[in-house]
Amino acid sequence: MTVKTRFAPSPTGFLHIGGVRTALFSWLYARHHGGQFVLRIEDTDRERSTQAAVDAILEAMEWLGLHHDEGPYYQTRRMDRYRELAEQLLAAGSAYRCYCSRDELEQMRAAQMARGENPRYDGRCRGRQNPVAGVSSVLRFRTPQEGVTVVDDLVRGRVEFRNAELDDLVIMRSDGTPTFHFGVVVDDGDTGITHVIRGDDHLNNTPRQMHILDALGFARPAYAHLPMILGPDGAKLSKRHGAVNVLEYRDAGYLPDAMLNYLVRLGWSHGDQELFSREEMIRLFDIAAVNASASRFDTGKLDWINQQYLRAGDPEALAPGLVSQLDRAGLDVRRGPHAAAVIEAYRERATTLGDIAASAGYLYAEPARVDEAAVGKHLTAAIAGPLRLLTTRLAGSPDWTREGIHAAMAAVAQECGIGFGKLGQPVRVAVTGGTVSPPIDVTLELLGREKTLERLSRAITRLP
RNA sequence: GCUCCCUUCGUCUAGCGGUUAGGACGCGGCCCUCUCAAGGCUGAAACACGAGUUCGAUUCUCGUAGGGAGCGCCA
Repeated sequence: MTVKTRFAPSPTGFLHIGGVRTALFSWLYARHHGGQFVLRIEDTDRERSTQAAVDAILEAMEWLGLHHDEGPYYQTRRMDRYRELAEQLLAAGSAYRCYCSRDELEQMRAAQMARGENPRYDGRCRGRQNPVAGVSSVLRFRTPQEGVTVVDDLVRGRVEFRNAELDDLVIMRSDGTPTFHFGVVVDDGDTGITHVIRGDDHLNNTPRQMHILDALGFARPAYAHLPMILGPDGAKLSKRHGAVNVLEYRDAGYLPDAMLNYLVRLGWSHGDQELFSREEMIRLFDIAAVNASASRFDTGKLDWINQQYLRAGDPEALAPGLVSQLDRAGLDVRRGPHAAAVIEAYRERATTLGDIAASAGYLYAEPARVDEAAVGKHLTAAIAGPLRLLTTRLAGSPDWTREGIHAAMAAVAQECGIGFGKLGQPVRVAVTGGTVSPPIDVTLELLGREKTLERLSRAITRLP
């Protein structure tokens, strides 16, 4: 049997972190087993579904490289199929029409809660023979009322549900559209999904879906319910925890592989290994090694992983990403060094491409802000001599390489009887406006002779 | 309220009856050093609680507590 998994987001908003992790695990499982990965858009909620959300989901999946082999399927395009199977269930007696009003149902639930019971539909329309005139009906599934339904979950093990706890859920709305449970079951059945990998918020829904699957004659897929991803404070992940939309991480300069690497370790592990390439993830991923407990989305580790990828990546391949970050910061890459060179110089001291753009701006334009305290401390009258000498030497040096620059600086420092650092830091402040940058020789090489001499000279004229 | 799920350092986790409870991020210290990083060494830091099973429980069982999810004509 060929493994077939699916990711089925509803387009009611952007793709969030938790959804991505679910998509990743489904994708990994399919890839690991040489199977198929299906993308399905669950857009039966016409009120809340938007094309913009669909686009955002597709864009995020593309960015992350979580490519699907089939789909995307759209539930709104399969309405005839749902109606067909609903009719089939109705004819077989597995479903029945319910004419209860929303008010009536609400009162019923309130009464049940007051009695300390599990609020659920009491089946009052189960035996109804005739339609109620003038009242639109919904279709309810006739859930078995006795017995136990067992879910052999791949991550949680055996979970039992007493059918008596379950109620007759609505499968077709009064407007003739299918509800979530019905759409899921029909689509999973029709597309031959073998493994349903989803968030554990669906664990309680599973026995109901299994019953519908049975009634429709579809084989039951295997289930794996993934633990939730919570916010850093242990509460449900939401906007107030900061960025939960994956695309925001792309925009901040995180790398897709780093994102995947971070997410795969939330709930899954392979011994002590922390870093996994895509290929390794696929090769090593094992649903049996997935954790049952919820984890927190804490970006500290993400930052570290992102830097690992930044440091290990090919600068040329990473360059376009930095260029877009520079654009975002209003900087023109043509007015400074090649992006790949900047990445090489900065990647040991940055966590994201966004960080690099933020700290390397002086290479493309005048320093955005000058650290006055640093100026006061390092650009003193005493440094005038060494700085003048250095300016002269750099102006006359035959080439413009870090080695040549370093030699010139070392010579000037020695001739002036000061340590390298006593010269390096003033130069750094003069050309970058701050106290932090890559090694000063590398910094100057990147900056270029013209800008370096210009900024050095200007700093000298401003010395006290 | 009812049903279901979960519980190892602050965080992510290893562990699958006997370990000085391991690793990683973060944090502290030292080293290296032109700044910041990176790197090396090093330190602090956890089995929620209570019973039971067992020669022996972090590990198995049951409670308790805490957390989460579900209980819609939302998905």
